[in-house]
Amino acid sequence: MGDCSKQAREMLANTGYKVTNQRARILEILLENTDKHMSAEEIYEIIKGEKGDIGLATIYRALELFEELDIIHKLNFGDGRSRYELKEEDHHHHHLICSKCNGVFEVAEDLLDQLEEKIEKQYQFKITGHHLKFYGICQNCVEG
Amino acid sequence: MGDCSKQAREMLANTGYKVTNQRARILEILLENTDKHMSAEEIYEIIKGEKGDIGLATIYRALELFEELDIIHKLNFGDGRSRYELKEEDHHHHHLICSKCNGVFEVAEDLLDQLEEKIEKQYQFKITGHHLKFYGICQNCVEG
DNA sequence: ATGTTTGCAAACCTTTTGCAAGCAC
DNA sequence: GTGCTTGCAAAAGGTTTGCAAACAT
Repeated sequence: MGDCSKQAREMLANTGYKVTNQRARILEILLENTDKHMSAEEIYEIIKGEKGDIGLATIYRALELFEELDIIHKLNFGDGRSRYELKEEDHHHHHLICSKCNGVFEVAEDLLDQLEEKIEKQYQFKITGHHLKFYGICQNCVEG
Repeated sequence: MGDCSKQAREMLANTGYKVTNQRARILEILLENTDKHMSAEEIYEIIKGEKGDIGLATIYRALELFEELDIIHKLNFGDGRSRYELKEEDHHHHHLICSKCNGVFEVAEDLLDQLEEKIEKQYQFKITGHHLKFYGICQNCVEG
């Protein structure tokens, strides 16, 4: 986990945008929760009650900025709210979404390279990214 | 395209749910637009001005029903509204989404079978479906 | 006749926006 | 000091809900 606060401030300093406490705290939370897919509301709930409150609008604006800066990814799991995850280089993965418990699990590997090549040629479409989600039943729910 | 109206009524009759003019008309529109990905609003706009108006709420309720009946798929292209497409058996495909014009194109083939098998074994996750979206720039927009 | 379905309007929920006050540089 | 950033509250936009009237069976 390490010193996420420091790491967050450094990342922001490199962007040229102002390093505000709010932005740093929001990014810090994302760094502390790389294993989750946080929504704006969830981040808000964590911050709520801390000394320096942050408005929900500010969180949305920060997340929008982080997305532009290519620091995070906006995800949609169909639950009516956007979720965000840090964009880690060389760590492409996909999501397994359980239809019973709605849990989200990650698949470490990315095996779409050949498929992308084929599509680029065949459809004349310059691919820059992809989202792959698998739906099904997770181990726990199968057993239950 | 054929007689979509008749087809729609037959499909509904087979479900046990009541065949109302509203449901039939909504399904008819979906059958007439298999090449598009319609939103509730778009369906509403088509119906608006016809003799029998349909409330937007009714459209949402019909789409929800059709989804439960496994007649349609709910899709999310990240444009802030849900989109729907008929679920055609033996016609798996993926979507190419252009970042410039926001157009959505379809990739006919489904080459994820091997990948799914591997994931099922490795992650003990019973896969029932998937969504694969590629982002990039379409032919038109590259040329422009 | 009866329970289902509809339309309307209001409610809901997430996200965005306007603007004056506050802060980083 | 200056312009970017924040917080608040209000607005926006898509979707859902309650309820009385209308409809399919």
